Amino acid sequence: MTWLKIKDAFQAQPGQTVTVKGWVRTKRDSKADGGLSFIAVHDGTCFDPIQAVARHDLSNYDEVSKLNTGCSVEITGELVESQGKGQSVEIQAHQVKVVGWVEDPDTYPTSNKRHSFEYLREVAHLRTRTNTFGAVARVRHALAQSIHRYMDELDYYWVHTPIITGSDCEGAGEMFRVSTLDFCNIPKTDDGEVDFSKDFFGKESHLTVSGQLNVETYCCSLSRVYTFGPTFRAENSNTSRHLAEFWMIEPELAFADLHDNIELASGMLRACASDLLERRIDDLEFFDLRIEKGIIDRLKMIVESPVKTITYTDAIKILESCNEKFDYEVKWGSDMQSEHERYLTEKHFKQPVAVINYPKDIKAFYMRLNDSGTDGAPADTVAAVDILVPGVGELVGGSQREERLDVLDQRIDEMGLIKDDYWWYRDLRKYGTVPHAGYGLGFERLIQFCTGMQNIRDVIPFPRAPRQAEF
RNA sequence: UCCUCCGUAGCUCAAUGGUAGAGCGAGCGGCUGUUAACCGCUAGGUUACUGGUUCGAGUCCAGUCGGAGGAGCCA
Repeated sequence: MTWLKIKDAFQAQPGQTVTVKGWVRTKRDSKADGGLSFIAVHDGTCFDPIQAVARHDLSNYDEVSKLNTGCSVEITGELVESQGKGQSVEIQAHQVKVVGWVEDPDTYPTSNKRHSFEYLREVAHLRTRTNTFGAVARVRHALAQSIHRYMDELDYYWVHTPIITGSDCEGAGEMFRVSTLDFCNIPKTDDGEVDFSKDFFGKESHLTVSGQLNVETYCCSLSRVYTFGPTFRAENSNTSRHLAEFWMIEPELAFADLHDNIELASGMLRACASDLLERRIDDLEFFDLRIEKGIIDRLKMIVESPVKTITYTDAIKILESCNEKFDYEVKWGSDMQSEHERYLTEKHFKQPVAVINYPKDIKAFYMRLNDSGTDGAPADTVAAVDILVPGVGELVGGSQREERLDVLDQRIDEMGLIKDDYWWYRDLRKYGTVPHAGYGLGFERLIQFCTGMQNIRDVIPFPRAPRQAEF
């Protein structure tokens, strides 16, 4: 006898005999008709658990009456239209097989009770049994699929850039060291430095902070590429928007400028929102009801309206002329603070905003120096873009890349970097250079944006953050 | 890393420096085609850790560890 996923059981014709397998979410007993139990069973295939009705005449009813939240069961019975409210169909159980008991119901970590997200983080191996974390897992999967599908349809190739990097020049933050040296017996050179030539790779190596420099090489030959994988930052960041290990999508497009870049990002957000509304409306309704009201309307807004683009200079003018009181000064030439970004996207525009053409001094060396007058930009700006979204802040960071070798070299010098470290990156500008652009989209921040989950540690299965590497 | 707040039952939280409490969850019983069920009873505690002040510390002080929110860094 084959068994059904619960999502398929909900779609099956009443009258047929079905088997489902899963975990008990709740059980309620009744003494009516000589005794019966209502067992809600979930298997992760959809938001709603299915209700099974077990009567007292089952041979193992004494066992059934001892079932708790968390027990695993296999239930066979007739699918019928429900007599009660709250569900369309239910299973009249002919057989309830207990597959696994809960050892001590009194201390079962995810008992049938409200739990705080902080507590559930401490039991990350069991929190997926709650409706919130089940929904997050399904939405996370759906978003990943949407991104791959969207890129594939536009003929972008997924490039698997390395996790371990020997280049010390990715320039996006503190790195985790990768080494097989014996901590208690570190080899030293004659002048007392650590001798990395004795290390596994024969040189210093780290976990990647970005696949961008690597993927640019594929861009300059395959035209349209992207990375989608984990990245690592060893910064001591303790916020609800940062992780030490997070996933990032980094598209890179050749023969393209900043506006092509924004169009791609805008389309990606639209595809994600549209797919989610179509494929995971059950989970979205839960997020809308219990996590953040209005999340469905927000996603509909993403589908309908394109991302609004403004220049950094205009953004500063808006911030200077508004009546909002900020803790930090608004000044052309300094980076916008979180409070400024939030004001722009949440209060002023009330939608995603792409801010472009930032002062060069606050941005990375590889961002293309604007020709004076581009989009009305002053000369000392670069073709960078940050896409800000309500609730999350910075979701996307990108730029048109500097394709002119002389300008690139000048920028490397200005920033006190070492040209030789970038030898292969510079080669791309020597041999058939092309205008190109790309961006990084934080996958967990996208999930936060689409679900309303406030803490980034609750949208990744096993969060890695300072002092957090359990599981 | 900085600022602020917090750490008491399985969980969420109370408790003027003077006997350790409730709700939920759990166990038992009652009631009911139930669905955040309801009613009754029962069990459940090294008050994060270390030290100090005091006749007496969950409460005050110092340190350590852990957590949350905000900031910086960024995605």
